[in-house]
Amino acid sequence: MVRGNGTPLKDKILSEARRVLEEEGVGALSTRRLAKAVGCTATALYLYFDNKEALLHVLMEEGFAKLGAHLEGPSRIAESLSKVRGLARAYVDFGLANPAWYELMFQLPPERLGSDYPAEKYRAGRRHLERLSDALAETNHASDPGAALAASTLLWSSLHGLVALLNAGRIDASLDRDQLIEAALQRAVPLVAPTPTTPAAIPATGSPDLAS
Amino acid sequence: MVRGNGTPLKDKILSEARRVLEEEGVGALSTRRLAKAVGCTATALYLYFDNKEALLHVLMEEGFAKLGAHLEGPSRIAESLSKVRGLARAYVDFGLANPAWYELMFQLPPERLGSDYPAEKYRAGRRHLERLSDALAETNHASDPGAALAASTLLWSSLHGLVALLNAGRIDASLDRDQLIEAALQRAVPLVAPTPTTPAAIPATGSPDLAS
DNA sequence: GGCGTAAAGTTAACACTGTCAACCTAGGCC
DNA sequence: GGCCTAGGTTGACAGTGTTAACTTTACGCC
Repeated sequence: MVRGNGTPLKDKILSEARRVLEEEGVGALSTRRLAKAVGCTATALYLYFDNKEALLHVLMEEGFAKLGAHLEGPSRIAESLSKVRGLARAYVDFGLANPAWYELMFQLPPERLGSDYPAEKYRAGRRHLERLSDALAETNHASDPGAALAASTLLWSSLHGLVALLNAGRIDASLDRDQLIEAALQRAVPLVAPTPTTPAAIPATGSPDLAS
Repeated sequence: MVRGNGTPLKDKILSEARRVLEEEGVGALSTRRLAKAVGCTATALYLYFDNKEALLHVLMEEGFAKLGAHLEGPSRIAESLSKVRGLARAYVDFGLANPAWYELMFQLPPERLGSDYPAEKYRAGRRHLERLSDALAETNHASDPGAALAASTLLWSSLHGLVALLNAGRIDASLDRDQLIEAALQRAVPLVAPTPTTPAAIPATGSPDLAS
């Protein structure tokens, strides 16, 4: 039955999936719902994807590509501080601006991600890490690459924690969001070029208090 | 119908829920399954809990209590470094040792957590933050409490990111897990007493490389 | 003793979910 | 004309959370 309305079914499914993901989050993605919205039966989905997980994998790859593009965006260049800091800032911005994509990419529990997710694509999903690592090695006078990977992983995990807790609404409301992010970057990003701060105690921001 | 076998139904449900949680993760918790395992119908669950979310809330509170107890454990005292560092270490240890509980407590997406989760309990679930904050304020010569909260939140988010990525298996396998954790603590915990490290570049650990 | 009531369950159903096996059907090709 | 395949559909299975209505048991009270 040629439903004939333009775009092929697979594309319609995917773009509907994107819409639902962005508007209602990954939890709202259901095969039957997508099928209904797109005007086909639920099983038609299996003509184009092995299963629901496979569909999620496609979206994940899209998300990683989006993130990759974002990390190369103009904002990073405009950032006059270190390259690492620009990347870190861009990463956090992406995560906060695209919470549903972020959850899909980095917060989906392994069981829902599927055991058969190819390890190669898993690594592809961490390409931002390589960027960070490269930028670190570059700035940091070529310490050995193993250490750069470790350092960038540490930086990544710190940024991830911030994004995750902020997106989940678990951060105390009395704290100013932007100042918190700024402070996190200042503390997390290895201080190579910027702010010759004393290695003093806590309040990493020069600003007196972060409480609103 | 007195099924009569000892413990009341509510307790049997809860302990079965704990078992499933620990053995198979939060995703494996289902009302019908719990009911079957416990020998009652699915609807009996609603005699003791408003809904599934309410059951999860009970477990969450249990988890927060467990975490609280763990943060006061002997390992923290034995830690000869700063109090803050001991707390941070204990937090990470708890998260890695109890991944399912950790997911339930800190990684459940808001939609599955339920919109009616009382804000008061939400704050109770962050009591570890208060501990961190207090310890920070104490060590850090009484800077204002707002800054201490901000600093401890930053520290928390950093630890959370580490735990989350490790538990999700998203950390590069070539990195040594223990060394990574150690390095994370060294970088994340505000350096007050220990290691008078220079504010140098990246490799926060003295050890040459983190790669295995 | 019999009655009322409340607690503690059950049965049956609804509306979802992901997924599979079997069927259909239109178009192209020999 | 007959066959094959791409692109679907129908119907079903097993699972999910949840509700309304019904039953059964026990207990207090007159």
